[in-house]
Amino acid sequence: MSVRTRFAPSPTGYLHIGGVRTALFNWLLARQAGGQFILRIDDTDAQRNVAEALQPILDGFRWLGLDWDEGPEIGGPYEPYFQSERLSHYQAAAQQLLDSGHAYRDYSLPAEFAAERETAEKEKRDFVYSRKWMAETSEQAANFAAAGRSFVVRLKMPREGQCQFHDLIRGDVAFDWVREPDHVIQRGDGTCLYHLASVVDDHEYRITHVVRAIEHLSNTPRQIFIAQSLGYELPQYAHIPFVAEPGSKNKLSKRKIEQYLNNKEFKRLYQSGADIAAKVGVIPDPNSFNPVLVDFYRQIGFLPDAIINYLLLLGWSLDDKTENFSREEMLQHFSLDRVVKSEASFDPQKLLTFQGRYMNGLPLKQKAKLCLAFLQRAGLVADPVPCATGERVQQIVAAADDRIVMAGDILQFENFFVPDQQLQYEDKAFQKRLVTPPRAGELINEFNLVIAITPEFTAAALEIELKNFCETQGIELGDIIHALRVALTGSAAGFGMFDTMAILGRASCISRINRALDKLERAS
RNA sequence: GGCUCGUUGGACUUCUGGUGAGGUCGCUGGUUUCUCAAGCCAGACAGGUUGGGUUCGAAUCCCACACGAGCUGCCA
Repeated sequence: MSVRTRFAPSPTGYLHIGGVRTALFNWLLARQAGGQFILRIDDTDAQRNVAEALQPILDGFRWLGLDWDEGPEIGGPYEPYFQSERLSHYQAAAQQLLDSGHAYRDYSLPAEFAAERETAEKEKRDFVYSRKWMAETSEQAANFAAAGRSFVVRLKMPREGQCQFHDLIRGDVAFDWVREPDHVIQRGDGTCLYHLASVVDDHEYRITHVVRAIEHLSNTPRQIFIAQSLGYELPQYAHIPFVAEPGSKNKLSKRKIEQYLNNKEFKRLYQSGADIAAKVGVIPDPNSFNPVLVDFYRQIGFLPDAIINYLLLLGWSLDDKTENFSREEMLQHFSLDRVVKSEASFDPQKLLTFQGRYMNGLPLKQKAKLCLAFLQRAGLVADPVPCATGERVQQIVAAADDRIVMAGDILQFENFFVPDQQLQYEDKAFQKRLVTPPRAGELINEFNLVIAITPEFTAAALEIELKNFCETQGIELGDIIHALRVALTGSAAGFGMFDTMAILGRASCISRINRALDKLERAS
């Protein structure tokens, strides 16, 4: 039998990084066995517009390259794949459980049921429901109904023995049945709840491996009870640890972003994203612009492969040293028995490291193409791209080298794309490199005369020119080069000066130096 | 409170009971360079600062304790 796995997102509009890792493990397991990976939409509780809230999730999966064989937009042999459209299946299952005596109609009022539970809690004993309002015969039901009560369907859970099962990651686990309450599987209005729906769907979709986060481990006994009562064959279970917050073992949560921003590395990641967003002119949506969510990374120019590789290693390893895995290698080596049992903290810095590795492993053309998209979004490059501009972007990307970690980082070099007269100078840099040094203005002015007539305007030729210039002036390279950098780029930091000059070209260099000299004059 | 799971340097991890526990990220220092990155070299930092047991020998196996997390819904 082929391996069939699933991931079941709720249509919330956002794809959580922890969810992606769970999906990844499912995807790998199916793909490496030549099986199927299924996307099921858990929208039993959804009031909102599902289509709208689902789109970002599907987009996220596509962007990450986690393709699904059955599910939304592509259908499949066991349609539909939306739980909201499968109510009749669940109701039939609930009826079957009722008929076989594995479930009962419960006519208690929510307050009555809660009161029993609270009493038990107060007396510090396990809560075992009295089943006082249980109706097993139609007369009992009629009596309760006559009293104006309505019912929900509850599981009639065993009260003896243990639920034992084997988990592919945790090994053998056991729960006492008596501590499993009589869970509700169907509401008064006839709609059904998650546990019933999930079990029915997993069966009807022929799911062979249920791989999901550890928080579902304690839900497993009730699901096993449902499955066995319905005569289903059990899938294999594998409960993977959740992804924890940076620097803690708490579950990573999208809502705690404010708190995470106190973490230095998380903040750094967020800030680099925010800077890019600002330059692209996007006001970040606080709901989705969040490093806990995949969309954040898409917006600022991460590579899907980097994210996937990072997430793979969050809870799984091949050996003591291998870190970089292509998709093929992942598929070849992944196995559930090397998934760790303890939770792993999300480390923004390490994710950034993977991103840098992947970005700089890219051929120049591809890297430049990714960067170009950001320049266009920032309105710095026209669409269609003029040929010369494309060249220039490539030159800049090459010169910037690994200073570009995510594609949006190209915007740190935006000054190469603004007209000379609109170049912005960083005040501090201007002060330190042009105003304060006594000869700065004089030197760049002199050098400006040199570059006006230098025959060859290439990085190599300019290096010789400038070094000669320093010699005749009796100065060190450092005495002029910083002033030059600020004059030409407005910034104190950047890539090599000779590349910078060559990329800007003679005319720009001259006019930018003149502009800096004007500003310098006005400043004094 | 109960149940379940977990516990190695700041983080991710490796370690059929057997030399000073290995790798990656980060950190510190040095070095290179026109700045910033990157690079190179070196360094600090670990087995729950718990108690007991098994053993010639324990991070590894067992028990206890401590700590952490998840679950304990007419949420998923």
